[in-house]
Amino acid sequence: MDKKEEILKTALKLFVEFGFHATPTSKIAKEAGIANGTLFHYYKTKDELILALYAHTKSRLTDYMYANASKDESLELVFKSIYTNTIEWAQENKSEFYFIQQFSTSPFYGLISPEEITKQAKPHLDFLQAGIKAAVLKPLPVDILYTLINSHIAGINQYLSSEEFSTAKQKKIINESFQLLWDMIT
Amino acid sequence: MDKKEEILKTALKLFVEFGFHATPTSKIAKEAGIANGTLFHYYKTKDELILALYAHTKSRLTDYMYANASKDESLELVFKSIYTNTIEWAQENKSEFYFIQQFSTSPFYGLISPEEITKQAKPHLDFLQAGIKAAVLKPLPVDILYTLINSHIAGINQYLSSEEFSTAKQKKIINESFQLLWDMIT
DNA sequence: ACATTTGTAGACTGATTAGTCAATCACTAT
DNA sequence: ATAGTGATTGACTAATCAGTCTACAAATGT
Repeated sequence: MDKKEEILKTALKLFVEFGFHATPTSKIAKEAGIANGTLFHYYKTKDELILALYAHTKSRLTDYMYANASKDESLELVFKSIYTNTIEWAQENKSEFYFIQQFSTSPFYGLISPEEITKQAKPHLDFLQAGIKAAVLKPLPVDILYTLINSHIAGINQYLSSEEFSTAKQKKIINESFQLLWDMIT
Repeated sequence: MDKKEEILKTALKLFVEFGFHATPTSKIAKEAGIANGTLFHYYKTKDELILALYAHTKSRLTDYMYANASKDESLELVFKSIYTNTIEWAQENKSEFYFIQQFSTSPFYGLISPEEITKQAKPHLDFLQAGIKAAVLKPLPVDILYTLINSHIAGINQYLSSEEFSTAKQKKIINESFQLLWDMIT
């Protein structure tokens, strides 16, 4: 009966369905089964709730991305694991992934400090930098690499969400698209 | 003194800066220098205004994409022209491009009929299909191809917007990133 | 047992919002 | 001229919203 969690869950669902503008806090509270005032007890303002939801969701994704990434394997295998994990998470948590994108291309994104953004991207950039240094990845500016990979994943995810694929077919698409990406950056 | 145009221009600016939720019609009217009622004379509802703005902006982009595309040249050159045009337009019309993305990852996008979306994508898909048939592009599902290209462009654009590059440097980035994309899909 | 904090409720408020409406105004065609 | 049409205005309304407040309940520490 974690109300804080319940608020986030409900807010996510409603924001994705109706957007920030058309989701009153009263509706969130009602649908979460709590009183209006309780919501504001946990989140001082609606903006704070939105920001907390983003941070929470983003961190869930990041955690999942790096799961099972044993350091023993080759850079390609580690990279592929991150790639696969990300798309799998996005497919199994479509609302969450959609919310991240919705948030990122909204003025709310501007409320996050540049330091926070840099901090978020740091581990990914370090990983790519190591790949470049090891002469596995092309010596491109690491920011381009990062952006291209992110966009690629967003694209594949959009494609996978556009139709219903069998698990096998989905795996095949992920493998093939990974190969396209890998060939592009190595 | 085209008020309809003026409303769209102002709405775009405000939506990008504050978001749909935090941009009242009254503010749009005020900043456009017209009366409240005049806005509703041209657009029956706020939603209608938002949809009209999207259609208008998207069509401006599409027009620009295919500008100067002489049929005489090789598929690669035509494709590169479209690629370059798109990024150039996005860079010269940052707010407009951002708005398109903001709209596309918002619940408003759901208000557009599937037919309309299909219709929008049709020329692009046809072009790619021709490339596959001519054995220039890889025989991938055309939807994947389309999505990957779109995402790639979105990514490069994001990168170009993240810093200030000289025109020369920008051109270099566009050329190099085009090569990455081209190699990936051929 | 008691005191202090923390959680929960829901009625309430002041501000804001999308959209209306009745009244002019500008323009065109006859 | 005159009638008719659409453009323009801004005050107005009914509804809605984010956030407050007071009161009570549950938990926690001493």
